Amino acid sequence: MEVKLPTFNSVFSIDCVIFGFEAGELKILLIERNEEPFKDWLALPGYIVEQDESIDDAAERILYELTGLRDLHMQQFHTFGEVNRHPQGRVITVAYYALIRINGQKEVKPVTQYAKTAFWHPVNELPKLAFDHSEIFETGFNKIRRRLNYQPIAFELLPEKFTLTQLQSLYEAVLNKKLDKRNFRKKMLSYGFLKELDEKQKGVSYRAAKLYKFDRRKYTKIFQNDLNLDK
Amino acid sequence: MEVKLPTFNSVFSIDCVIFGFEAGELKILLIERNEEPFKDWLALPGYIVEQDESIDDAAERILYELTGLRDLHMQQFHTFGEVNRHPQGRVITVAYYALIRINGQKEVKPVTQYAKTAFWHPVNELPKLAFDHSEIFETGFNKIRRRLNYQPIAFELLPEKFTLTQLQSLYEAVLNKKLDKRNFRKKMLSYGFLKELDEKQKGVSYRAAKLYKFDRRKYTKIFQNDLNLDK
DNA sequence: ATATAGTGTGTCAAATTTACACCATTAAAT
DNA sequence: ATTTAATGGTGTAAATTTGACACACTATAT
Repeated sequence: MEVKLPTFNSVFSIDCVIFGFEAGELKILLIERNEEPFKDWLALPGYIVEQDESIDDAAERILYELTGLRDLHMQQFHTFGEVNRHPQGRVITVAYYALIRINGQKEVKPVTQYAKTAFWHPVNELPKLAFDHSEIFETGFNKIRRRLNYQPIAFELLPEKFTLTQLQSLYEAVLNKKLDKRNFRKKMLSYGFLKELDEKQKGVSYRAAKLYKFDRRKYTKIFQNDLNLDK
Repeated sequence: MEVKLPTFNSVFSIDCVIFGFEAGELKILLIERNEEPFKDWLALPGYIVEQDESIDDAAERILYELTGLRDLHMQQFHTFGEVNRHPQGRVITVAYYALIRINGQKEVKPVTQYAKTAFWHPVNELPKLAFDHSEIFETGFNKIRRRLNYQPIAFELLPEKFTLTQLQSLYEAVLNKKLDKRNFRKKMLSYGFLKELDEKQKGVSYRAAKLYKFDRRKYTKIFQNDLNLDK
């Protein structure tokens, strides 16, 4: 009655494109591989999915092992399944992205032997990466560029409290173009999901800017309408 | 030197959500399964990827075997990787969609034993499907709904020559809302990628409508600008 | 006090979107 | 020949959104 599934020497893996924003620059996390193939190459954090874990769980685990980062909201964006993308066999990889606040203090450091180091690298001037990771990165970057306009991804990259100028400079980094300050502010504030705080920027040697918070509650309300009713 | 990949009893599969448009209704292709598990259930066309074929190639092959359809432009949209989504083992499935002109004459008929029949079914009132196929369908439907606005997917569903009313009714079916006739026409024509033909609809018992063609050349030009320069 | 660096603000023109109704054409029915 | 039924095809005005554009204010450092 039961038909057995064929046994293949096939493996699923996960690769992660983790974006961060620091000093006005968009960056991603890279690791230095400590294993063949592509030993010593730079690569996206990625590894093999276990038999008994879902790909979403695997994405979280693998990212943790290679970078020490936990509890990111990982989002699948594409699956790469060319026959020869891995030199040692058939490996299909599901690519995820995540967005993270880079804190100066929070160190990224591999927990396993598979990676020697993990570090942030600006998305401009990326070096050649192992496997097809350059292509995976490009695909992921295009996705978030698109999604920036209809998903609240910007706020995951910024600190909880941020200035409008910081927000704008993030948009400019992702979209790779200059935006008009007055129009940008007008529009962002018009959405109504930014909460102005009674607090100002500190530690700057010029007029301190107002701080804002992202109000996810309100955002969700607006966004749901957009999805369900579409006006 | 070479590290061997682990051997898992893991399998990749492909599942297809094939959209068609007929009689003003949006439909998808379903098959009736002829194999355990879920024998006799309705399901999306789907099967297992071979060792030596890319997932894109597999998608085309599998669709052909299960429905007799060839040369569709299949587009990957999501990968489903829950541990227990397949009762017999670990199967990760990459889901694809495609859009097709339903021709009365072009029959859909399985070429293999795995499916008993293949047929079109309206997307409204879909029955319960095998595995997690209902979820896969929903995800795919949401994708094309989104993409309708910035990809030329409508024209793959219509005959080569179509009327503006047909185009509008397709938009209405996908977006599930009424559109204003005058505004819709004005906007569509303003893009400049519709070519008006010297031909009219035939066989209707009322005033025949002008026929149009989609001009992919022009569309591409417009679309490229949108992507690269973003105005 | 003054130099510096970034903050915060308004208006007008242009473009886009929305709402809205009726006559024209054709084939079929009478 | 006339009528009926069904859909085709068209324009305008108001509202909204977008885009371009420049300068005075404020906090700090020297």
